[in-house]
This record gives sequence, structure tokens and C-alpha cells, in this order.
Amino acid sequence: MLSLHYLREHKDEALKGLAKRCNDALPKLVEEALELDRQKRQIMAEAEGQQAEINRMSKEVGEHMRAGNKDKAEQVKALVGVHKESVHELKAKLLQLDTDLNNVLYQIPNVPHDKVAKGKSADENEEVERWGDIPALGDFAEAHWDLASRYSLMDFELGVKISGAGFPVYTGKGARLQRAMIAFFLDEAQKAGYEEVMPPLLVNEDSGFGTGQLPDKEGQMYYVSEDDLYLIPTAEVPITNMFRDIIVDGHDFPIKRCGYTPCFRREAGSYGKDVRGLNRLHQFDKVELVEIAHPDHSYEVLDRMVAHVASLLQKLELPYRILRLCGGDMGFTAAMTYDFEVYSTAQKRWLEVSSVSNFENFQSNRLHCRFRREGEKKTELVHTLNGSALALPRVLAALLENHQDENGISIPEALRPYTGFDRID
RNA sequence: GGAGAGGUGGCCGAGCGGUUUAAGGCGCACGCCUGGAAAGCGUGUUUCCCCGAGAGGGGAUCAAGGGUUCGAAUCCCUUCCUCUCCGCCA
Repeated sequence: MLSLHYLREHKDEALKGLAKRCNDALPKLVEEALELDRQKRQIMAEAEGQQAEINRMSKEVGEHMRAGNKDKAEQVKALVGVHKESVHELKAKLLQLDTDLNNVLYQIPNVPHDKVAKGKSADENEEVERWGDIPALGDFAEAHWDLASRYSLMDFELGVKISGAGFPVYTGKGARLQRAMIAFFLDEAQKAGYEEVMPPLLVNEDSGFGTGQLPDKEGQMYYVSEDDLYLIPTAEVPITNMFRDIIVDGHDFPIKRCGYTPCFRREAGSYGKDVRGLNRLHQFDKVELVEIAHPDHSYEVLDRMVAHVASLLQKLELPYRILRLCGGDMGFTAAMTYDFEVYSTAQKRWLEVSSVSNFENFQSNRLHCRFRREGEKKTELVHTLNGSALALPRVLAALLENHQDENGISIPEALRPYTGFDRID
């Protein structure tokens, strides 16, 4: 969530930025939050004054008792009651205000960065880079789901039988290819300085809250009510939460983590031709990058992450474009997001394979992840970033479709050491 | 799942109703000492919030929440977590 400090001191800047999200409700919410904050601080000051009085008097009682002055002690005791009552009342009010304030704050998304364009929907995203030639395939070109069954790489029906739609079974070279990509992505991340971690796949409520999936988007996550745990929708949740309630040492920057995990998404109600095959699944594999950054350098970090993801797609020889999302298309917690899309030749459409975002201090405010500037006494919120590098299913889809020829599918050079084969046929 | 033990500051560890504004130690920072260092000595060292230009002042914080009391780390209730043993188990 946004920090109240920031809202208080940079209200105009916040409103101007938020306007880019094209959501008319936001200015009112900001005003509401500031008003509740004002009331809260006023009442807080009152309650603390009363409490100070009680503390002072209690100390006095102690002194009288020690001096053996019982009457004096009783006299003071009798006077405390009034203050106690008013503290009680003020505290109740405070609790209510706090709840109201949080409810409002939870509805205010992150303020988009200066560079982010105003816009309502995906149509207004800006293309910032394009790489690679879209291969001209002949009439033989097939979509990945057809290729998958022709070469026995996946079995969607089998997945339906075991679990349901959206849970494919990878078989033979399909399974091997999957494993190869995971290893390849992890190795590349490691070369780029990211430390590998293997986090839990189920997380508690605090963690879901820390990265912003809760309280609003619990419908997206599978929930195990028996144990009050959520299946992770992305490794971002457990990995970023490793830094919850922590004051990091400023010398530790840059803090770079990567991890492979399966991801689980309910994706309720989304069925149709656009979600055929590997395009949208309930369970999929992903290698994720997470970085905890110094606020002064987080946009350099973002650029480096983008460059890293680009290098992966280049090594896989997949044509891609990079979009800087407009205000309206950006996620709730992000200040700037770059989406990577690869062109799927057989489906004749762009598929999103990565999303790289700077959350600035929106997540760290909830996570309470802070650091101290050299020589400063006060702590300051860190910036958090993450990016997929990469999400496997759509990369696999594009790989199969773009690298096919009449007789099979060729594996990109970079992956061959991992697959152990250079063609599927 | 059953039984027991326990959660105190960056860490270890005392405290079990009012000189605790949390002892003592370790660590860390700064200073003195030194040719330089170690040792020694001295000072400082939880975090969050509020008021204040600042100096400073105030509040909260001994797992969390509630209660008793003039006053709670300390007593009572509830919840959570950790550890040990047993059972089950890849």
C-alpha cells in the first residue's frame, strides 16, 4: 500500500500519477484516506496525553507508598479513574479509524512512474522494443496443441482425467524439454548474479498479504482451508516474503534471488479458444527473479532485469516485443511494468511470457522491509522488483510453433546441452 | 494426532506487581590509551508512531489479543508459534 507519509506530503504528485490509471474513484479515495489520517492523528495525540498523565500519577503513587505515605497514595489513586475512562474511549475510536483507514488504503493502487503512459486498456501500452524475425512458415504450420499430440509431448486429456482442465501432463521429450528449460533459466539467472532458492509452495495469510495478493485477490489462489494455507500463484510470494519484517544491511545491495517453482492459479471462469493448449493453465512452471533494491537505483535494476529476460528469449531464438504497460493495464501494486510477448507464428498472436515490474515501496510498506542510509538514523523502505524469467508454458508453445518445419521441430542451440537432443520428430 | 517444555532487545541470558527509565554478557559504533594493533577503560546501541523548524517532548513495544490493578515482562483468560519425546509418514 502507499505510505501515508508520501500521500500527505506529495498528494498532488500522487493524484497526477494515479490519474494515469483512468479510474475515477481514486481521487475520492485519496481524500478519504487523508481525512481519516488527520482524525486518527488528532485522537492519537489526545489519547497519548491522557496516558502520559496516568503514567505520571502511577509513578507518584509508588513514591508515596515507598515513603509510607498511604493517605497521599489513596488520594492520587482516586484521581486516575477519569483519565482511564477517556483513554479507553479514545482507543476504541482509534481502532475504528484505523480499520476504516486501512480499508481505504487497500483500495488505492500504486502510483505509476512518470514514464508510464496514461491509458485505459492493453491497447494503449507502448511498444519499446522489438527483436527477431517472425518466421514465414508454410501451410504445414500447426498450433502447439496439434504438435504436442503429433510428437507425444503432452497429454491434455490425461490431465483432465487426473485433475481437470488446465493441468496438462508432459510426456517424453515434452517433459524433458520442460526440465531443460528450468535448468537453463536457473543457470542463466545464476550467471547474472541471482542466488537460487527453493521456497515453500504453500504460504500463510501474512505472506499473501505482504505481496498484495490479499486481501483483494484471494479468488485467484487455491486455498487449503484445513490448514489455512494458500498455494502460491507465483514464486514472487514466498521469495519476496523472505524479506518481510527485516531491516536489510545497506551494504547487502543488490539483493538478488531467483527460484523455480510450479505456480497455481484458479483463473476462475476463463475458458475459450484463447486459453486452448498451453495458453492458460491452473498449474505451470516458472523461474522468477526477485530483487530488493536501494530506492535510488531501482530503475537501473529494472532495466537490467529487462535486459536479462531479453537475452533469454534471444538465446531461445524467439521473436519478441517489449511493452511498457499503460496506467490502466498495470497491476495494482506496480509502479512500472514491462511485459514480454513472443510471437506465436502458428496461432498468429502475441503471447505474454514475462512481466517485469518495479513496485517501488508499495510492497515493502506492507512487508516492513527497510534499510538505513549510510549515516542516517531513520530507516527507509526498500524497493522491491520481480520478473518472470521465464514462464514456461507459453515459451514452450512458441518454441514448438516457431521452430517447426515439415518434418519436426528443431531445438535452439542454447537448450541442446540441457535437452540432450536437437530435434523432435 | 498424544505428552511435556518454552517464547524477553542484533545475539545469549537474568528478572516473576512499584529504584527495570529491561540487570549482566557478547556483538557492533565512537572515543581514550598506542609508533600501530590487541588488551584495557569510557560512551553509545530495539523498533514503530505522534507533536516540533530544531533542540527536545510524549506514547507504544518483553510472541499476539483481552482482563485484574493506581501501576503488569511479572498475576488471570484466549490464541499463535517454536522445541523435545511418542505415534504416523516420503
